[in-house]
Amino acid sequence: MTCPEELDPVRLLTPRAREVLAAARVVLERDGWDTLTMRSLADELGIAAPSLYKHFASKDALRTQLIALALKEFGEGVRPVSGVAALVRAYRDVAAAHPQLYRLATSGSLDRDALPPGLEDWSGSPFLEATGDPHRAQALWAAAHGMVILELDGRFPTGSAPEATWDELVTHFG
Amino acid sequence: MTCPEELDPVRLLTPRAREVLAAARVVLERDGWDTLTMRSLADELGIAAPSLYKHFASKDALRTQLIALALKEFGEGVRPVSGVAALVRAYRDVAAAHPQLYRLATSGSLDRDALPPGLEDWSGSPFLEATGDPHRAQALWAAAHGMVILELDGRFPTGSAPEATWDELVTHFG
DNA sequence: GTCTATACTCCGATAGAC
DNA sequence: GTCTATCGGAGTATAGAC
Repeated sequence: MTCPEELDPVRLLTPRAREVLAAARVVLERDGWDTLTMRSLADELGIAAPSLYKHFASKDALRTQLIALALKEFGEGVRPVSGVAALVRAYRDVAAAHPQLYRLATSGSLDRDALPPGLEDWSGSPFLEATGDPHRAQALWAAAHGMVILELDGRFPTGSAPEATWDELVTHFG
Repeated sequence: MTCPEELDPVRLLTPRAREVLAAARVVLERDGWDTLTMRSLADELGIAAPSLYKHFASKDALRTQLIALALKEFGEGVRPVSGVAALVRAYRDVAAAHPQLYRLATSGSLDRDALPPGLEDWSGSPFLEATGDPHRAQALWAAAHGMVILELDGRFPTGSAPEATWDELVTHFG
C-alpha cells in the first residue's frame, strides 16, 4: 500500500534533490549518520561538497528529509498486514532491511514542524488498526521498537535467542 | 540493595580518577554524550584537557566506565522491588532521574570485554526474578526500554498520555 | 598530577566565478 | 548546478617541562 500523495515528503523536491537524497540513503546505510559527512555524500555523487548546499540548506535539513522518507517507507512496508503477529513480523523485517535509516528515524529528537502534517500519525496507524485501542497501540509499538533497537545495537546477551523473545511479545499482545 | 563488591566498576580506579568520573557524570547529564568533550570535562574540573589522559587513556575508556557505573546504579535502583508493576515503575523512575546516563548505557554498541564479567547480567537480573522466565524477562525489558527511550526522546505524539500506555504494558505482562 | 604548546584531522558552511 | 578556495571552528590526543 502506498502513502497518500499529500503526505509524500519527496513531492516538493527537485529531481536533482531526489538524487542527492537517494545517495544520502546509500551513504547512511553504509556508514551511519554520524559518519555521513557532506564531503562523503558529495564523494558518493561525484561532486564537490559545497554543491550540496544548492539542494539542501544544511545537513540537518537533509536529516529531516531522510526521516520523512523513512516514515513513509516504513508505513508502507507495514501497512498491508493485518493482525498483531503479522504486524510485528513486518515491523521487524522492515527495520532489519534498513537498520541505519530505522535508527535515524526513531532515535533522538524529532522536528515535527518540518514534517508533512499527518505523516507521523499515518506511519504509526497500522498499530492502531491492529490493536483497536490507542494505548494498546502505543504500548505495542514501544515494545516492538525496544526489541528492534536492542537487537540492532547487539544488546541482547550473546547466545540468547531473540526469536523466542519476539514470540513472547506477540503472545502478550496477541 | 547494593552491587556485589567484585562487580563494582569503580573498585580499581584511583581516587582522582573517581573524581574525574563524577565530573563526567555531571557534564554528561547536562550536555549529553556527543557534546561532552575532553575540553568541557576539563573545564568542569578546573584543569586542562590533556591532564585527563593521566587518568583515562581515551574518551572511549571514559565512556566504558560511565556505562559500567550506570549498569551498577540502575541495577541497584531496580533491585529492591518485587512484582512486574513495581519493577517497571522503578525502571522508569531510575531512567528518568538520569536520562543521559540511561541513554549512554543503553544505546549504541557495547564493548562487553571492557566490563566487569557478570555486571551486565546482574544488572538485568531483576527482570528474570520478576517474570521467572528468560524470554519473558527479555521481552519485558525490551518493552520497558522502548517506552523509556521513546519517552526520553519525546517520540510519543504531543498530548498523548504515557501513563495509560505504561499501565497497558503492565497489564499485558502482569 | 598539572601545565603549555601544539600536532593533526576533520567538520559544516560561505563566497564568488563559471 | 558545479567548481575552487577558504573560513572558522572543533575535536582527540601527544610531547615534554614542572
